Amino acid sequence: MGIEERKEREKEQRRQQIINAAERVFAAKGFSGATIENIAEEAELSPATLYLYFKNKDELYASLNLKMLKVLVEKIEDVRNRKNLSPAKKIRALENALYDVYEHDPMNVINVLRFQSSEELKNLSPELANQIKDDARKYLRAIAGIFEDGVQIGSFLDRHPVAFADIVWGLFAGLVLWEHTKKGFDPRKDFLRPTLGFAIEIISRGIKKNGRLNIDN
Amino acid sequence: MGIEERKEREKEQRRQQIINAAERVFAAKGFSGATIENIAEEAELSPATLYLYFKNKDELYASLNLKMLKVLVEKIEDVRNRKNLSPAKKIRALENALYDVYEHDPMNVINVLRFQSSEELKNLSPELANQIKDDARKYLRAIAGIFEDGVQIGSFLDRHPVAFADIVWGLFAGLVLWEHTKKGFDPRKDFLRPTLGFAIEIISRGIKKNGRLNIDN
Amino acid sequence: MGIEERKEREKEQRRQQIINAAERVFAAKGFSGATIENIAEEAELSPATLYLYFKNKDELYASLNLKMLKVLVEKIEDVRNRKNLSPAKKIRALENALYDVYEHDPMNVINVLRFQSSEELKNLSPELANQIKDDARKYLRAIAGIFEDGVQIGSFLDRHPVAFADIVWGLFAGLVLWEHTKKGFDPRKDFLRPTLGFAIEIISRGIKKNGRLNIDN
Amino acid sequence: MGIEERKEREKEQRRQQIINAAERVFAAKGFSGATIENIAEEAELSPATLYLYFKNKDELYASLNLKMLKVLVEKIEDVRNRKNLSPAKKIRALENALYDVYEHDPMNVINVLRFQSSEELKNLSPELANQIKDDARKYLRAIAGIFEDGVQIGSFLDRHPVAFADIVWGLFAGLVLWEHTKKGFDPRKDFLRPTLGFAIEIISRGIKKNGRLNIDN
DNA sequence: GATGAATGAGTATTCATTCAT
DNA sequence: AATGAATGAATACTCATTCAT
Repeated sequence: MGIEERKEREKEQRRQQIINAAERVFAAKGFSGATIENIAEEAELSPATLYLYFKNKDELYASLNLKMLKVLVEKIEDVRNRKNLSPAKKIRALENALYDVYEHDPMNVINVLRFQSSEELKNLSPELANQIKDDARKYLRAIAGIFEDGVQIGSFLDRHPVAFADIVWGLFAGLVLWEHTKKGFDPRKDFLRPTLGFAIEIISRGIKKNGRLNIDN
Repeated sequence: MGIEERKEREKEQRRQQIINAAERVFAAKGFSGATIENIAEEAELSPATLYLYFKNKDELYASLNLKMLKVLVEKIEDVRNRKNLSPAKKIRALENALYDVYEHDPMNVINVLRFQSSEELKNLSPELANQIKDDARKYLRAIAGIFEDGVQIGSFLDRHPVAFADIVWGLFAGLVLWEHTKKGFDPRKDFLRPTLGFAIEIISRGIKKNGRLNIDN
Repeated sequence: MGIEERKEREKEQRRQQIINAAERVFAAKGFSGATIENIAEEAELSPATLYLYFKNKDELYASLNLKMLKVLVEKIEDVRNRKNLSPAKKIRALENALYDVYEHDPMNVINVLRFQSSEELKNLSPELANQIKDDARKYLRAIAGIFEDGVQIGSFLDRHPVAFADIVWGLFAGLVLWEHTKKGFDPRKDFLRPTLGFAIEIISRGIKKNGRLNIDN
Repeated sequence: MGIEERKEREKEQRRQQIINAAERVFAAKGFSGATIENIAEEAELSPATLYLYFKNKDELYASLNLKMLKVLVEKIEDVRNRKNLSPAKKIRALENALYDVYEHDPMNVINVLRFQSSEELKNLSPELANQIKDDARKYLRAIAGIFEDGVQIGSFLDRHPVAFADIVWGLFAGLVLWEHTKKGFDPRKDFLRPTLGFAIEIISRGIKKNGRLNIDN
């Protein structure tokens, strides 16, 4: 039994070894630019071995997605569950959660965002595609959940929480891609943090239903 | 001289013919999916001919970008120059300008956004890359300009107008990509319009420096 | 007009150049053993060029088939149309026709026979598959035609001519493959000619309806 | 000694288990279509295990040949040894023997015939190649033997019996492949039986040295 | 100016086979 | 004896790009 466990663990380690290599290579070269051979080399394995762990290039790529999405959902839900925070403070915490994920692996966030909005999802195995769809719904719901309380207690504008979630997520994705573009022009600067912070500040103010325009952070 | 002019005009027409074909094909198949042959076929020309007008596939693609960016900049500057509008109303008009561009050719907006934030810019000729950078700066400045007045007369939060512009542009880009992703899950629905509207509403409220939280649209 | 004709001719020549190379390579290595690169090399062209003239490996192979089948059908129909020959003599002439085709390019006859009876036909484009089916029916009918007269005038056994045709064709195919097997064991000897001759002699005798067992060759 | 014997027996059983699986898989997918993994799966063993019993894929395939050839030789020799049958009747019995083998496993007869006449024999180990050659000679001799008596007692045409054997075997092989081709065109029909019957009838008549053309079946 | 024809360079994927355990 | 895991080597096919005409 111990042996089986160890084997299982080793197998999982190999998967991670490949995923990590893939992360580095995809981040550096993008989806089309990265070749299976590149990734295999980075993982110090043969290309054929990769196919023992992933059905094809698409699924390997998608599994990176999945990994990031899972982390993201977890972080967002953590924020939501911090019972002692006011809705407004949770939004600030949400900002941090989003930024944390970005900071941890900026290139992959960028890749993942690009992948999600692409036609390339079509080649995935149904299971994997569904898992990604599910996780995408999950983080939408998680963000929406954060706004829900504020709406319910009447301190936020009276709109569907998913609309808030769409905006926050869209804002995050857009700023990440946009700042990345600008960084392409001048790679030394990274303004995402302050820009995201300002954006969330604006939103925090903008969604207040009543009261004066004094920010509460 | 008349002859040269005519030739010049004809040459420009051919360029447009190719760009239009490329727009349709890229929109339908994405960058990697579209082949030069596809585009040539759509343009009713031979593949070799395309290379008389564009140095390579990347530059052809980039020129679509440029075309859209020019339209965009123009529209935004139009908004800015409407002297009789209050800053707050200009922001609402900006929302319409952005949406107009999207509505006119959604797939290309999506492609262009994706292209801009990608590594693929690296293959461009320096001139073209610079032109794109310039135009990107231009529309950033244009958006910023709209906020500038509001900041100066003290009705908007006291931040650098480019920060506002980043946020608006990032929001637009993010929502386009994000809604497109969701449409991938359920292609019948297009929530971009109302979501974008709500987002601009929030921002309009959020950036007001003083005064009560009554929207001014 | 002359130019177009020349181009057409040149194009046809390229096709032949490829087909000839393919014939040599397939003959030497069989279908699975031969690679597109081998054939391209033999044709002194690049692999990519082959794909300008043939959709894929299967179709290239199939077109060799087609070429041989056409020659075969022609020869058999020639025999049938020799109005001054008695049915019995036509069968002898048929034997020669079959052997001629084999002698001209034994390896390809062998390959073609093997291909026809294989699953690999399934990958063909419908048009090509149909053309092959049609030609196969044609040579069956052609052989059958030779027997038909003898059956009608009552000098051959009273069976459906297609049955005779099946037997002659099966015999030919079987002996070709079988002798080839034996040659594999001892490549210097080629007994096909006498064995085929004896077989046709037996059949000629065996299908006579009445009369003594004196052969009529 | 008893233990060794048992081990030997078990080993032989494993071999059979693999051969049986291989038969099913090769029959269903052909030689190139079948993978070692397919066969291993069917045999409920791991691919690596197959290599304990067979040197490589070719040898495994060849051993199917061998199995079928052994059955065939046995059946033919049984026919030859039925002392109470006239030569002519033996030929009819030979027809049944051939058809029996085909009927028992048509796809494998087809595969084996194709294999035998191919270049693929070249990869075999010398021992196996020799065994196949030997068995091929054996069934040729066996068939020849059936004709030999008829030749000796002067009732058949005065030719070398191997020539008769070649013809019968070639006819069988050719009809099997040819009918299989036609079945490819219309998979519901199987004319092998009647066609083979008619062919043997013709041969029976055709090889009679003297006497009238009355069939003796 | 336009293009038909040719190709170099690239790449995902497969599979028979090996070998440490 | 059995096998899970690993891989070397192979190969059909694609496509952006070039260039003689």
